[in-house]
Amino acid sequence: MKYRKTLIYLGSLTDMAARYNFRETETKWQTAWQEDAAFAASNDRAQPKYYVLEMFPYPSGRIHMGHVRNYTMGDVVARYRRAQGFNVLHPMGWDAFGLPAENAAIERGIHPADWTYSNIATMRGQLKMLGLSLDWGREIATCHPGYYRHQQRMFVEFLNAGLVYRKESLVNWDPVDHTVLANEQVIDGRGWRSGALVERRKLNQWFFRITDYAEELLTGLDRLDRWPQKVRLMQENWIGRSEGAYLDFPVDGRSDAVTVFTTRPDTLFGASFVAIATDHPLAVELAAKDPALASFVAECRTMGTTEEAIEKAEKRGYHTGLRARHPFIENKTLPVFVANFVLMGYGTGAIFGCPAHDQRDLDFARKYDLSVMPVVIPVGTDPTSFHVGNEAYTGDGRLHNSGFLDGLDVPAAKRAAIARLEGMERGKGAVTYRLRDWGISRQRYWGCPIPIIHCEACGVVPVPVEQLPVELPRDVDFSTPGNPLDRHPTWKHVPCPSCGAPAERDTDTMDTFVDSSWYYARFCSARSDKPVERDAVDYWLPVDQYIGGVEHAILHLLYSRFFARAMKKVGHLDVDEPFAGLFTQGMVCHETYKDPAGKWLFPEEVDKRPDGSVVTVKDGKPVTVGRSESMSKSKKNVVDPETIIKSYGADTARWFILSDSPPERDVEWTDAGVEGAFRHVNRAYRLVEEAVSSLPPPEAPAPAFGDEALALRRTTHKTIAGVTDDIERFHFNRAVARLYELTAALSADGGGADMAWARREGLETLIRLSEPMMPHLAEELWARLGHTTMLARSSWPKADPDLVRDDTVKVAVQVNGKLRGTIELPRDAAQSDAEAAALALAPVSAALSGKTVRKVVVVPNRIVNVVAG
RNA sequence: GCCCGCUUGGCGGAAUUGGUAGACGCAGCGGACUUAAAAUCCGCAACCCGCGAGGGUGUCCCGGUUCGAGUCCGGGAGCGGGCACCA
Repeated sequence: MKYRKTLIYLGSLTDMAARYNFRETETKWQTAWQEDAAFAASNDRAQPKYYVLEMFPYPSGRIHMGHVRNYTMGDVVARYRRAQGFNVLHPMGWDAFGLPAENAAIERGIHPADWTYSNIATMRGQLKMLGLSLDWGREIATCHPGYYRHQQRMFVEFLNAGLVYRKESLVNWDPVDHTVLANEQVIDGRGWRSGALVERRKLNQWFFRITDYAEELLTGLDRLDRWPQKVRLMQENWIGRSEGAYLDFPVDGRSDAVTVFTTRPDTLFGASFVAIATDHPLAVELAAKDPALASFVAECRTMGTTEEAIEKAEKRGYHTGLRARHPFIENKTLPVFVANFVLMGYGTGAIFGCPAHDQRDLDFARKYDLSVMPVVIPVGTDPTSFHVGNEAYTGDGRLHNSGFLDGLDVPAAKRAAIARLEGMERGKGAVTYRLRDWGISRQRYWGCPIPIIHCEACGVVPVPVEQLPVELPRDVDFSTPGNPLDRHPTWKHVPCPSCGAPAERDTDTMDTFVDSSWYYARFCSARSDKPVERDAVDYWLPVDQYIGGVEHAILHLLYSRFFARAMKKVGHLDVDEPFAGLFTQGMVCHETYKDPAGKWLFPEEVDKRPDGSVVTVKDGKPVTVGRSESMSKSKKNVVDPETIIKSYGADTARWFILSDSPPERDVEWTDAGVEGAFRHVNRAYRLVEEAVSSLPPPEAPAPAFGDEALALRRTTHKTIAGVTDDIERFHFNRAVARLYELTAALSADGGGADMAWARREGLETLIRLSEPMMPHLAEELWARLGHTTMLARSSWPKADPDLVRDDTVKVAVQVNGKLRGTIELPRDAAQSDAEAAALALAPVSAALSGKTVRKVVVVPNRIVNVVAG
């Protein structure tokens, strides 16, 4: 119903021959590009390269508008750089492993591989309809053994290089589905599918030592000057560096000490307790002998892990009865608590509490009636009158009641405290990070098998490289919950590569983030029998422009940055930063619709009547229009790209998605906007069709130009300069606006030979500059203007500086900052001339009547401001 | 709670980075073409007062710097994003 108007319009044409037939034309040029291999990256390493990459899609079934936006922007960059003479690499692939394929298998009985490859076929076809200038010869799918075998090889190489290790760690275990859940799959403490209460279970898991690179990943951010500041900040916060110290609290009656981490060693004299996490080794040991502590620990564990639960959770502790000795104060001991707010995963899982200067410690101290002694006094405050109520003081100040630290400011006190601790061998300055090592084991089928064999005699044995890939077995059974690889009758049983005795494969697969952490490198030599060819990656990497959604600002981009360094360590490449430039695009949004029963409706299920009312197409019931939100299947506010392409053509879809909204911001998809873009496509076509017979041939010598022709040429060359600059700066919406203006300027007809020449120049420029956005129409019109070389292989125009700068300028004239008129002056006119011309303006003298001119500010070619009073 | 971003006509957004606010598009209005409609083309259009010439106001709010502020500074409001018992 939605595209009724257009379809009828197209169907009822009598002058079809003169009308732009986008269907035929788009197919024609897509075929021509393919036959010409116009977008295959060259192997000529002497040429300057440009690597444009968009985040590759997950093959979920069909492409959505987010893909259209992402890949259109990448294509604009690719086509623009190609026209500038760069050897462009612009590849496409599929992030093809992942849970949805297994869910399809469970729900619909389709094998994950079949489901995935069929989706890839559909989506590849859809992407091809968009006319993207991709080098399809380098297509990869991460679920293909030809890809993941290299990933397995690198896993082994990383293992040998000490970048991979195995340890027991806690996971979210769904006892009904017999599976491990990601944190996002735990909703209110229950499994998202089964609804069962999730247990914390210890499993042996593989980890990548990303924390080895914490400092480098942090400092490296400073050099990523073509990344959005926002993303760099998010990564910085995620890595979460903090400087402080480790220090030991010997425990009375025990031989070992509790080691704590603190960022505030300066506040040690204000310490009033020591607290350890519920899963701290000491707590575990004590709980084994103390049932009350054991039940306290158990109680803490049942507490939700949601943000809200944490927010509301009260600080609770269990007094162990142990006393820890203060490092600086002779004979002073502190009570040792097991506390619910201390995390085993950060620092050492133990803290000392200084209630006066830490809010959590203060809350805890108030509850358990511990002493609160301020030791940092704000400058200018009398120490005797400074008290801490219910708000801890975390600001700067002078140390007080702190022995050898007294009188120092906070930074100096930190240094002094650490120096003393180190001197006593009771502690040591240290840096910790929030970043944890990357656990990659997943108890799933549809992922890259971890190439490890567990042998009773030899232990953990990597699969020898010549035996890779460890392929996924095809005959798997999804009828019972859990990991099909683990249940498979034969797959995991193999002889140990080192002793030959019966052994078992690791039945875990890798986190799918591993797959996407190096695909950019694989594209450089996509068919190599090694993970990468060194000369190829040395030439192509880093990616010059990476484009994708901001939702990957942290994990994917951080993991990729780590992976590049890991690959460098084992000799596969020589860059640290895989993505030199990053652009994060906004989302595609659409209004939402609900019927009277409150059920979501697809846009094509609603009809907008001329009177402004909105009703259901089916039975005319009133529809509630909701605010525009990111397109999502659950709210049905989606528009299918294929429908749009079939109704309006790919060029219209591409043009529309680039116009109006700046690329980094969300764009609102509207039918009216699409129709506006469609109008433009047809107008451009008509413009050229109507003009072509009156134009001089291509490359005709330039005649002498009259004023009118010169003015048109100025517009043309200003557009070249403007659009070039806009594309460079990712201001595609402004580039589109400028092309609209040029189109309007070219609409006037008449004039002599000079106008005809200028019009050809203008039309060719319009076509040339529009090609990145609407390549099919541009190729078509280029050919109609008599060119025999493909536009895709022709170069970007250069603006003539003499035509970009005007001879005369319009200068605004203000009196006391208020606009009173404008004057036309020769460019770079003398200041005195500008001043005289300004003062001669009638509105200026009117505004000046009864006032004395105090001074005249002249900004050449811009403004004259007469200051009077 | 901490960190970051944004706020401009009816709507999406421009504004050469301190120099004529509102380019361009959408929606709207008026006109041309048409028997009529669609399509197309031309024009109008921030708001208020005024028949008009014109005048006044205006970029979330308050204040400041400046000859001049959407743009810089200080304070505040609203919306959005990231992180979060991180010691």
